[in-house]
Amino acid sequence: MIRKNPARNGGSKQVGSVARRLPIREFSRSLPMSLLRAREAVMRQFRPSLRHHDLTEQQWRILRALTTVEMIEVTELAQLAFLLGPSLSRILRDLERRQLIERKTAKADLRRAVVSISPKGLRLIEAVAPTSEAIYAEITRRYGVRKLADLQAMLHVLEECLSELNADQASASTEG
Amino acid sequence: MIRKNPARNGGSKQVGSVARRLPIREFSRSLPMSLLRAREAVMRQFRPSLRHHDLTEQQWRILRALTTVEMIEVTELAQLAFLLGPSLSRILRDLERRQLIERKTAKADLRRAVVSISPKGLRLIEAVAPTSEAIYAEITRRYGVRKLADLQAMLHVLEECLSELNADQASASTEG
DNA sequence: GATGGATAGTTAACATGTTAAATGTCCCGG
DNA sequence: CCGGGACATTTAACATGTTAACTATCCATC
Repeated sequence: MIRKNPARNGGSKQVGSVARRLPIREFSRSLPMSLLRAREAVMRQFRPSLRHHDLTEQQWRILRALTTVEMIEVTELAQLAFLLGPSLSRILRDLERRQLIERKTAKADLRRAVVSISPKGLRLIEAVAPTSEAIYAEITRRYGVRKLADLQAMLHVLEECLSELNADQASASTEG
Repeated sequence: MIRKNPARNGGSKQVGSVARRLPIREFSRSLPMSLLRAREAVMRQFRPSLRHHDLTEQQWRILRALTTVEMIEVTELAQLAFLLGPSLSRILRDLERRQLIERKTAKADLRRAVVSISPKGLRLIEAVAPTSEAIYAEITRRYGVRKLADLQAMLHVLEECLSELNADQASASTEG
């Protein structure tokens, strides 16, 4: 016999008899939480397939980004894959060890390293892509093409809105 | 003299002379990336304030969640704060060491632990909350109350949509 | 052509994400 | 009453997030 949800409130038991500052509903629906939950719900669809190919989400993101360019400098790649330098540095070391990428130092500037995906890396991408694209297509179909586009547009506006906020703060703290 | 964006393509230099599978635009605007970037843009606003009080984002989330209940079991708290068990376990250990929370074993079931916020924890929350709420208010004002509500609703629908997808897969793999 | 400020990338240190395994407890069925 | 499966929580192991510090290189200027 399987007991389902043994730890969950059945809707009748009251947790918290005293009024506090913040209702549960408001907390779990804060904007950061909403974004986190939504992203997790999406990634949960992809992780099993990636894991099957011994790829983490970030490693996949890097390889995927590398298929959009012939070669790219590390800093540019960090922006493209939306990773911080230290994370990228570690991951590139591992991907290079697995021979999924190639890297060489720029002749003109010895500080800069140039990275590209290797044939082996390309084959891996090609092996994962069909499943990955099928999942994405199913998500799109379920949620709706139009609604998905709207959502992404709204997220983009949010981003721009917040970067302006940062800009305002920066200028406000330096003027005078 | 300050050099701006020294590593960025000026719009004229072409990276990638050969046609590849995936345009950059499509990659950087995939749904997971959009959600990640939006969330990061939001959290970037809060991190300095939290850091000033020696709190990480997750520690804050836990304390905040604890203000919504008198006491709560660990598993329930994990769901509420949207953290995995192992992460929560570590963080609770640290928060208990800092005396920001209190924990005791349930008498009826020795496996279960019950957690609550301490007076010291409550004072910390009260110290951080004003700044935090001011930031949230500014975000809301800039983005628009209505648009924010719409966005959260769309995110919620996306979540439900994907959990149904999981449910379908689970039933499909067990029937027959 | 030495020097000092910027820049590209890495390393360090600590916190969390993620999965698997371990630990201690509960409870049903024999 | 005891053996075994289910459960709550923790520990382990590895990968990444995050900030600071470090190394090597570049470059403008003197």
